[in-house]
Amino acid sequence: MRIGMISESLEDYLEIIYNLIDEGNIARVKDIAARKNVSMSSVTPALRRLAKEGLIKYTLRSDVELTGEGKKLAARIVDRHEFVKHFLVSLMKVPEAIAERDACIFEHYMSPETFRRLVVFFEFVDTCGMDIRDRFEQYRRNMESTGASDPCTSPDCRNTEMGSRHRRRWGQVKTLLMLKPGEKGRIARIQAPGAIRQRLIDMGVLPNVEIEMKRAAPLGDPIEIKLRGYHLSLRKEEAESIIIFPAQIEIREPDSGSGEYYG
Amino acid sequence: MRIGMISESLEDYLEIIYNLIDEGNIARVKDIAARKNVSMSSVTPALRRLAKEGLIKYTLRSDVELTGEGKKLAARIVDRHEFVKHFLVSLMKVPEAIAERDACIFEHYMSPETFRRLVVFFEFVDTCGMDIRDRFEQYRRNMESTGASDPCTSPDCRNTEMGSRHRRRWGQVKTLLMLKPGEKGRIARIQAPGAIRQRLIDMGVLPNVEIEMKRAAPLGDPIEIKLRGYHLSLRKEEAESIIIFPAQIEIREPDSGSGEYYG
DNA sequence: GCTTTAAGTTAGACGGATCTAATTAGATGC
DNA sequence: GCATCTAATTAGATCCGTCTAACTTAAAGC
Ligand SMILES: [Mn+2]
Ligand SMILES: [Mn+2]
Ligand SMILES: [Mn+2]
Ligand SMILES: [Mn+2]
Repeated sequence: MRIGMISESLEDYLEIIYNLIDEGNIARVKDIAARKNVSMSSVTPALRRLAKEGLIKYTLRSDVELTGEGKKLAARIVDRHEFVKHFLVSLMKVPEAIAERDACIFEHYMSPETFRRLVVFFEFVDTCGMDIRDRFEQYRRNMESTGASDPCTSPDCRNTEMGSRHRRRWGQVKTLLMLKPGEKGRIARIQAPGAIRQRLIDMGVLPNVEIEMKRAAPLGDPIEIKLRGYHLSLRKEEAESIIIFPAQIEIREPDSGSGEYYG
Repeated sequence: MRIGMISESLEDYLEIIYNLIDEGNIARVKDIAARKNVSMSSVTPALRRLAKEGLIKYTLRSDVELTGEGKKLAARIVDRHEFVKHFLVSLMKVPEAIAERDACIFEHYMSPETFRRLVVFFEFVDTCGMDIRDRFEQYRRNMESTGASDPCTSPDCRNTEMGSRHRRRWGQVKTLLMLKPGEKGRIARIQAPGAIRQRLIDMGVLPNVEIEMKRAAPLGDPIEIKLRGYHLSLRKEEAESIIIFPAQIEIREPDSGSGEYYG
């Protein structure tokens, strides 16, 4: 349990009581039980614990009231719940039901520092004038339709073998266009749809292949690269759609070399 | 506990075992206990539970090994831990130690959907060519130095009274510049430093004040607004730095009207 | 090979959070 | 005013995760 605080479970009870009252109902054991999906006989001891912490006023068989302290804590939890949910739904486009679940857990554990920064970031996104929401949505859709099936790039990739190169590295991501002449990288994904994507694949631009930036023409177009020993010329948009794995972190040799890997 | 999965505590044991082995050590009870900050006698039953789940190979008094299943689950947790931490540190600028703590909790609870989207968003930030990292950092710094003390805007504001207008609403945030002629809003913060900030404050542009956009000149500058009954003319940059509370959500009347509020 | 010591386990306890089954208190009906 | 019904509580159990204290094992010293 979080030191100096009440447990996640108790916080949820408090949140439910707050919401019930806020909605104009009275907070009865039965309704609390229903919302938390527990039996009534679990609610009674929970109320006792909350009362012991001075967060509610509880007398046997009468409806529950929040104390000043209780209101404050409950409001704080609800506040976080609503923010996180809104963040996930409106910006990250997480499905509502899932965002609801995630929010109702993060609300208990997120540090004030992280919370504050997410709030500021959220505000930044809307006020910086860069249209981040729409641009991201476009990127995401594109990614879902093109890159979702790439092995080891999907977040649910599990072919992580210990000591091998199979764990992902989370350094800053780059596009091929960002590499300096002479700089090398390993391809993570191609973030481009349809014809461009196909053309690149035909030229051998595939995940896990090593690629080297040779030079860019004065205006940044075309770009000369080296790949599997060949030299190729790419247009700027093409280079921009090739995502490179972050390479800052040293990769250790796998105990038993197994050919294909990434990292 | 998360349905069909092991508890947070067990996942942490698994993660610790993984890390110990990954670092070239052997996973001994003593070291596991030290990392998890529990007594050795707490580790033994935990190992038994992990063994029962088929995640480790455990024989009394000999060092612990991960099974294939165990490695996969552990790597998944470590993967998430590292991503979340990196996200918080490198983008949100959460202090390392705090990000570490947050990450080591979210790793257990974040839904795959949320995780996947955060990963994509992280990639988007670096590859969209909009320089989001630097711009956000500038915004954040600015906010910390100017707006951090605004009551009720700071995430740790607790003067949330139930049934009153004191809970924050998390709709999309706007700047004054984004309001259409005739549209009203309530000021949340001034996101501007130094002289500009002072000038606005002197004119009565303060948090919680209602403000109305009257009209903008053809090129967006100057802008005419109404505030406390006065008409004022602002420059574009000034209007851009005035953050307006989201107003989409209906606010209910407080039971006992108390003058100052926001929402 | 005996002794010492460190590592690991077991025994026994506790608090939190849940359950089912049994009981009690109040409100409702008539 | 008593019978009935529903809401709430209590009793008693279980599992998890932790603790301290006592014990056992095995390695290290000599
Ligand atoms: Mn919750
Ligand atoms: Mn919640
Ligand atoms: Mn953890
Ligand atoms: Mn962790």
